[in-house]
Amino acid sequence: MIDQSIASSKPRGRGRPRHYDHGQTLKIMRDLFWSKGFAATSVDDLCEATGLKRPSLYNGFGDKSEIFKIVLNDYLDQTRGRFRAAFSVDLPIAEALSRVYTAAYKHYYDSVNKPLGCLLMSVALSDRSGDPGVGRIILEALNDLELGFRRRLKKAQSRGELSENAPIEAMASQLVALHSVLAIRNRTGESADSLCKLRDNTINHILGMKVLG
Amino acid sequence: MIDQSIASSKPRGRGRPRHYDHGQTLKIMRDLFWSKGFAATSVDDLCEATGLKRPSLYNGFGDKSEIFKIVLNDYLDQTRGRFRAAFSVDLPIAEALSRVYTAAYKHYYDSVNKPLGCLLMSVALSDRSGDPGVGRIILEALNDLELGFRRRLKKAQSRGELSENAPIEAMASQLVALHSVLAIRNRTGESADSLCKLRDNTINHILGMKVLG
DNA sequence: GTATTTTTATACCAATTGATACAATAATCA
DNA sequence: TGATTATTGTATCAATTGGTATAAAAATAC
Repeated sequence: MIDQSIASSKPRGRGRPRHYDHGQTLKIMRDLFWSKGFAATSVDDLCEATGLKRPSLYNGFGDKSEIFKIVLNDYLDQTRGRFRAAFSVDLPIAEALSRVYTAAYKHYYDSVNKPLGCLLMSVALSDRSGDPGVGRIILEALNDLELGFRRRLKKAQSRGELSENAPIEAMASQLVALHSVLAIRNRTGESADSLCKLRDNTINHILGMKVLG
Repeated sequence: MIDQSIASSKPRGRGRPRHYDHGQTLKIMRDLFWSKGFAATSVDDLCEATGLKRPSLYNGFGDKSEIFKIVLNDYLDQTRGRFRAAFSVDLPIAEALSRVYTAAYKHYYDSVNKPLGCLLMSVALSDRSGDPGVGRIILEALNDLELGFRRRLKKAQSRGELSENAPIEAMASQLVALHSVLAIRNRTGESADSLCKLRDNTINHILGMKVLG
C-alpha cells in the first residue's frame, strides 16, 4: 500500500525506510510557515499538510522551533542560490538588475498561489523577533544582498556601463531598499503589474541619474 | 482600595464605572502585539499585562481579533498624525525629509525598549495576511506615505529647492522604499547610528542627484 | 531464521488556548 | 430608598496546544 518510490533516494542502511520525502516535506512545511507564520502554524497543521504522524515529524526534523530553523536555513540556501545565479547573468546592467528582482519575485510565488513576500523579511522578522539569532540572520542576508549589488554595479562600471564616479554604495543600498518595499508590497497583495512597473522605474531612475548626469 | 482617578475622564452615565484607562490599556496591548505578534500573544498575556480580567477585556474591547483591529486603527491614527506633522515642518527639504523618518523612528521606540520596526509592516503584514482587509490597509498606508512625499517634494520644487524637471514620482517612491528598509532593519536590531547614516546618505543621494544634475 | 535498528502508528499527556455563565459590585436615576 | 445598568471577579468550559511513551512494522546484519 505504501509507495516506496517517493522515499529518500539513497538507502539509509538498517532499519525501516522512510515513508516520506525529506525535501518535499520540508517544502510543504515551509509554505505553511510562510503563509500563516510561526505561532499560528500548529504541529497538527504540519502533520496534516505533510501526511506525517507526530512521531515521524519529531524524529525526522525535531520540535517546532527546530523545524522552523531548518526551514529558514533551507530558504536562505535557495535564496542565495537564486541571487547568485541572477547576479552572474551576463546582460546589460539594467536588465541584469531586473533579473535579480525577478529571481526573488518568482520565489514568492514558488508553490503557494498567494503572494507571500519574503519569508525572511515578513514571517521570520516579526514572528520570531524574540530570537536574536533570527535578527542577525536577516541583517546578514540584507548585507549580502547589498554586497551583491555593489559587486554587480562595479562590474558594470568596469565595463563602461556606469560612469567612473558613479556612487556605487548609495546605488546599492537603494537597490536593497527597492527589494524591501517590493517584498512588503507583494505580501499586501498588490498586483504583479504594479510591482514590475515600480521595479523598472526605480532601476532606471537609480541607474539613469548618475550615468547620464 | 480602587483608584478611581485613572478611570476614563468623562463619566459614562449609569452603571459601575470603569476601573481602567481605555487609552492606556490599548497602548499596553498594542505593545504586546507589536512585540510578540498576533498569534503568539494570548488573551492571558493581554490580561496579565493590562491587569484586566477576561470579562472586562471582552466587554470593553471585544474578542482577540477585534482588539487587534482596534490596536491597528489606533496605530494608524497615531502614525498618520506624526507623518502629517513632520510633513508640515517648514525646513529645507533635506532636513524636512529627515524629520519624517525620525517621526516614524521615534514611534518604533515609543514605549518598548526593544526596536520593533513598524507594526503595520511587520506584525500586521505577516501575522494577519489571511485577512485581506489588512493587506489593503497596509497598501493604503504606503500609498498615503508616497503621496505625502510627493506633495512635500512639489512644495520644495515650487520654492526652488528642486529643479523644475525633478522626477518627483520616482523620488517619492524611493523615499517610501527607504522607509520600508529602515523599518525592517530597525526590527532586526541594527544600530540606530547605522540607520541614521543610511537615512541621511539615501536622502542626500535622492535629492542631490537631480537637483545638482 | 534471529537479532538489531530505524521508522511508523496509536494513544495519551499536562498545559494552554479563546471564550462565557453567573453572581457580586458600584455607580446613576427615580 | 429602591430600581436600573454597566463593570467586575470567580469559576468554568470544550477545544487545541506542543510533546511523548509504547509497541507494531519494515528494513538490514549476522
